[in-house]
Amino acid sequence: MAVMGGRRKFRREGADLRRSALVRATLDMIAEEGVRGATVRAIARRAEVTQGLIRHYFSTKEDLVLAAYLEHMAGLTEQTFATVERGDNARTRLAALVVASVTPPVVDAASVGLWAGFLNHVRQDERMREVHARTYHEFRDRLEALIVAALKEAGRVIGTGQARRLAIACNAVIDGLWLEGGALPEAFEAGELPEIALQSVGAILGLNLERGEQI
Amino acid sequence: MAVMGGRRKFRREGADLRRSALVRATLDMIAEEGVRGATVRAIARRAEVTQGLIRHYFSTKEDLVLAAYLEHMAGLTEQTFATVERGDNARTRLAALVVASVTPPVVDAASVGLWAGFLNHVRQDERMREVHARTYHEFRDRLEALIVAALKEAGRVIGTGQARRLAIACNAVIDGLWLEGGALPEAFEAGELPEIALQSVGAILGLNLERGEQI
DNA sequence: CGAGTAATTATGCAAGCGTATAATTGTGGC
DNA sequence: GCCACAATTATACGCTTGCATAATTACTCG
Repeated sequence: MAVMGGRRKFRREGADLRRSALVRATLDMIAEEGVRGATVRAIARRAEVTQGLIRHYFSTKEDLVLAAYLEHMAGLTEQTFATVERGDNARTRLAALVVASVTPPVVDAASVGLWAGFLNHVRQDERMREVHARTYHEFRDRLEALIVAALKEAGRVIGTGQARRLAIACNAVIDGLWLEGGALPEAFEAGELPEIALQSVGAILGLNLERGEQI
Repeated sequence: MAVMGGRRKFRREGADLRRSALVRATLDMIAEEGVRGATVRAIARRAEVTQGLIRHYFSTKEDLVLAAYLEHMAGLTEQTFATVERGDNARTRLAALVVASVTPPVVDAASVGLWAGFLNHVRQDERMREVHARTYHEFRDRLEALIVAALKEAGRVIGTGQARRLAIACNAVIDGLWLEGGALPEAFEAGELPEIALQSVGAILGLNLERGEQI
């Protein structure tokens, strides 16, 4: 007579599918329970898989976390730039980028929590530090290009040093608002963040980014 | 004959002294080893004390972490506003605040790491959330008062809504630069951050905060 | 349709975690 | 001086953690 409660049934998923499912489960766990709650066992449970399987795809937990970090940062950048393609001129595209950066789903408590949770790992893992720096510079460079284009459109040409400083400044406003909007949502009224972001970036650049004519 | 390696000698410190020593050890551990490395045992070792003592002063680890968070945030605000008192007019004091916010020791990898490490706890502990909100608003309110005063000095009077928006914006620039300067120090040249901060905040407010005459 | 094999589960281990509690010891008041 | 008591150490318990390894099973290819 067969023993009751046999070995659990499973399906073989493609390697890529399983890998990304595990990464997604990791992000969900960190977002919901914090880094502390994102144990190997909890991640496996969330992915509806036994914990041994994680070891089959990632030789160590740190590897899994690194993969998750990469995924999250790439997604963040992509989400932010998604709406930018639309827009007939540089000024409009810049405004769209600014608004997207301080609006859900980019601004989101879980997303900010995720970012903060990773920061400590970033400081201790060389590979993660590299991803961090790359993501930051990639965003800033694209922002800088957009700024230069928008200014040129307005008939103003600036040097590379000035462009760099403006990009750093605008990036800081955006990051600051993103952070605070995500970490302290109740401190802001609806629609307040985009408005402030457009006004501030506009003031820094000397451009009117809000609806209406250019200055 | 006495047994070798008897019970370890100790000194009785005052309660306040020990408490703050434990809090300091906690902050040091989180800063150096990340939240993960800040175990009760590691904290006790760092404070040159056995782990049981921690329980004597803090009934749970979460209590200790909360106390450490309070201490850190209070210290951050205090450090930032320390240099502001000097300065003969509001414009100068505002400029001093801006510079202090993006200069060591306020801008510091460990400090930012600490802040990020706490953020996840903040999201799950009601008491920490309260401290977080209070610290943020306290800083922003003082900044807002300084902004209003500096503008008034320049002969401009603004409404409360406008003051609020300007404070949020300036706070965002400062926070953004603080964060990036601490998390990615090598991405910025020496003295670059204060310069950018002054220019940006000045642009947002329509004030010249750098050395020289007002606009 | 029947191996072979990679994917998956199951089980176990040693270390570290936070917490509890009992045993000691330094110290201020009488 | 010594006594009472709080401060401190010592030890241990039950859980959880990440990681390892062996046993099984679902697919693939001939």
